[in-house]
Amino acid sequence: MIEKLTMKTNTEHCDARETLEKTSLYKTPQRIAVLDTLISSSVPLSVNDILKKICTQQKINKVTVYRILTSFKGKGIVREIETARGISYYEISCHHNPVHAHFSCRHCGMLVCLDPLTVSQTWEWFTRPRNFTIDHITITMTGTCHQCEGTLNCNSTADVVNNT
Amino acid sequence: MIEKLTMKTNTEHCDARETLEKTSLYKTPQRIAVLDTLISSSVPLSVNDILKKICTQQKINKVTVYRILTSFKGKGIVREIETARGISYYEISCHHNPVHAHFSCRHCGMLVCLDPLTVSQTWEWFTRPRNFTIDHITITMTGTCHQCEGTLNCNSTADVVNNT
DNA sequence: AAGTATTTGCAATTAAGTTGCATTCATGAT
DNA sequence: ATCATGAATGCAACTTAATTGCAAATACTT
Ligand SMILES: [Mn+2]
Ligand SMILES: [Mn+2]
Ligand SMILES: [Zn+2]
Ligand SMILES: [Zn+2]
Repeated sequence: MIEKLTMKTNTEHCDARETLEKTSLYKTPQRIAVLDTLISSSVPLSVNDILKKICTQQKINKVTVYRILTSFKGKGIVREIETARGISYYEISCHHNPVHAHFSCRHCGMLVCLDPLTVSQTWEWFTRPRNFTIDHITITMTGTCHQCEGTLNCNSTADVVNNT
Repeated sequence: MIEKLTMKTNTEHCDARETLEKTSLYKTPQRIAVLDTLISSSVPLSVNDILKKICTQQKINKVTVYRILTSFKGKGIVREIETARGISYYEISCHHNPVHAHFSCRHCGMLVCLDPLTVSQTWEWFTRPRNFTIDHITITMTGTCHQCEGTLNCNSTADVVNNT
């Protein structure tokens, strides 16, 4: 009856070059490097994480990584996870990896993916005392409010939609 | 059968001075001002929001507001809500105001409180297409990981616990 | 009223993320 | 293969939320 919320482990992966072709993004060495880094990572990565991993092999600029991640987000290739420390982490958003919850340590910043929530698991989380030392749960839905919908320039269609 | 997720509206309020006495915090004009501001607000406020509201009546420093909010968080008087724009918002955490989800507009930053989720409402959110333009749902649980629990100095007991 | 621990204010700092602009580069056409 | 062109990159400067150190002010205890 009591289902445990387990940690998520990816087994299958997508191909970086293939993904870039499908989304009609220029196949630059930087984009391939960022995408390969995310694909081969078992945990979501921050911009600094990505920079450190890539810098051992090729030169890449911090701003470029930010811009690449923004374009990937727009195409739905990656998801952004905002943590309690104000740092964004990024993870692949393919059919192998549906939306799920995360646990983030407020001391070391460590971030782990949790398996997608079922209704009964959600129930567990909201009613039962946990044996983990979680002291804060954030559920935030982001989007466009009614007021802004009217004011908005009619050019933004690509950068909205990110629920795999 | 289909329950709608409605907006939360507070009616009852707690007393600022009383709250400070109960939590054995020095009753300074600054603390009273910050607490009064949060108590009388129907929406969560950022540090800048709080500063602007208070500055019309008394002088207060930005750093002081940050430190006051940190102490309030430690005592469980307020909750912090991190938004997709990297700005924290704060709301009263008393028995009149249990933990709930939030909606945040990624364009204007507007933040509204939503009524606490029931199981069927959670089910709605995760399975059904919404008629609101939400493009991102963040669920993050923050706390202390197993590794850090060991490394942690045995002095921090006050600043953990924040689930009303 | 005096002593003391706490809090406040100010200035300087940190760090994530953004912007403008010149240079380089990937792609498709010749 | 070469060229033209729009797109991507790199660099420097900037923005802004949040933090830190320290001296001055202040709330509480006796
Ligand atoms: Mn994840
Ligand atoms: Mn709220
Ligand atoms: Zn940790
Ligand atoms: Zn808005």
